[in-house]
Amino acid sequence: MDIPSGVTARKRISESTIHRLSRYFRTLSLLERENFETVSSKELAKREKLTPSQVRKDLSFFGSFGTRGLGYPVAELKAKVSKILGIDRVWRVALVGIGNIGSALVSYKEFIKQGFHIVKLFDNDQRKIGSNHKGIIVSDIKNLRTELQDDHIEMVIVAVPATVAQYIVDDVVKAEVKAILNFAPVNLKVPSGVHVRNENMEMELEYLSFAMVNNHSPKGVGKD
Amino acid sequence: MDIPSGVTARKRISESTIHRLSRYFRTLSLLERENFETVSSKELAKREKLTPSQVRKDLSFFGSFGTRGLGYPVAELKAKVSKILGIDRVWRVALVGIGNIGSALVSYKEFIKQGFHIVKLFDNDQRKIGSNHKGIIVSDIKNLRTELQDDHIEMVIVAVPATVAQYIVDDVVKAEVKAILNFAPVNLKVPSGVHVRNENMEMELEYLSFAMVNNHSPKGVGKD
DNA sequence: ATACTCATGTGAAATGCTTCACAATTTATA
DNA sequence: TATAAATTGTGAAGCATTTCACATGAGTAT
Repeated sequence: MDIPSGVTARKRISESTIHRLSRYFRTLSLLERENFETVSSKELAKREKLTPSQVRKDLSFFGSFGTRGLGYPVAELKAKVSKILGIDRVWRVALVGIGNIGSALVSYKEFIKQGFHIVKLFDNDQRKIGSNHKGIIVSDIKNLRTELQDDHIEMVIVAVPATVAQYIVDDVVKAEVKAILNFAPVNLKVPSGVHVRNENMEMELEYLSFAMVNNHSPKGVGKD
Repeated sequence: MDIPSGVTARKRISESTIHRLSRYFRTLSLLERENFETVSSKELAKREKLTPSQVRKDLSFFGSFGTRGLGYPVAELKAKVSKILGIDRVWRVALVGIGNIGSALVSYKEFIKQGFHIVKLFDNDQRKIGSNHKGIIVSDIKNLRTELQDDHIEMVIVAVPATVAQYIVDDVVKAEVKAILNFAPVNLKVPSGVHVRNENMEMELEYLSFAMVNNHSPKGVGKD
């Protein structure tokens, strides 16, 4: 088959597949540090609590990266996965809202590690505007649109209160930014073509709560 | 059918259904504040970008809460959903690791709103131990196990570096805590019966990145 | 060489999830 | 009271995702 990693592929890759690729990427980085030359779908599956066939199927959507009898070359596969995910480059990210969550995200190591560079900060609080966070001066949110454009920002993280999130996002959209990661607990409206993902931390606590109350055990992990 | 909310129900509720219940809960709270008496599956679906049948099917797993011709009574449905999710009560939560993320979570409003009360904090840093965060004195992580037990903690949020997360979790497990929300970028090992959910913030950025690079548009939203 | 083992890649089968379509029930209206 | 409109609850159909199973190829040992 041999699909040029994620460009021509037109078979609707599912959201879960993409999420699993993220997980593979992290595990491959780890395996690389542990000096593994190759890794089998079995080993990868074990580490991620998946089935080996799932791993193979996921990867096979994008090409054929392994060697029969041997497995996948770790470094190479990692490079391929990072290319598929589009993280084989740097993304210029702006963060709006320097509150509790926002401040935490500025120094969040995993973002940088994967090429997400927060290069602009915005807030509406006069006490914060002009202050320095990890080397970045906080801008006035009034200039959001123009500064996003002037600085060629490609992604925006929204970490403002629910009440103002939509206004912010309207501006972000006007600045032609096509990707938004939203931490505010609201459903944002954006025109088609703009991607929004919501980070909803209480959801996972709720899942735990549900699981406890209902004795809900995770799906049994099979063999191959 | 009439299943006594989530106790006898044995039909394997999918993870997505639970996550959607979380979303319904949030929207129902909003509708309540907007003084809606009732809401139709159509309206709920519109707000969540789902199909009305999806909404009805999700709810019908747990009983029959609506009235034909009218819709669902908002307040009542909200109460039912919160019971299903197990958030019609207070959960005693401990937070381990008062770093960037940890500090942000201590004051995270959405947790409290939904009954997740962070009542204990732990860290290993002498400068932090004994200090006061939002009225809670930070405990020494050395006493993790005993204090979790003495204080009847039911859930633990892990916000420590990847390198130490597993050690923390081993202790948490010894303290008989059955629910863990993990922010550390590692796959934790726990015995069966212990629930772990991972909060993986870079995953959503990666999804955005993938979507941008591949022109991946969200699945078309249908009507009913 | 030959046989044996390991492990990928992939159609086909199995399973799971979502949407359809409609009977049933309620409210509103004349 | 009859008719029309709204909307639920749910089997069945339609799709999507996961798992199975096996042909195929690579490495290893004798």
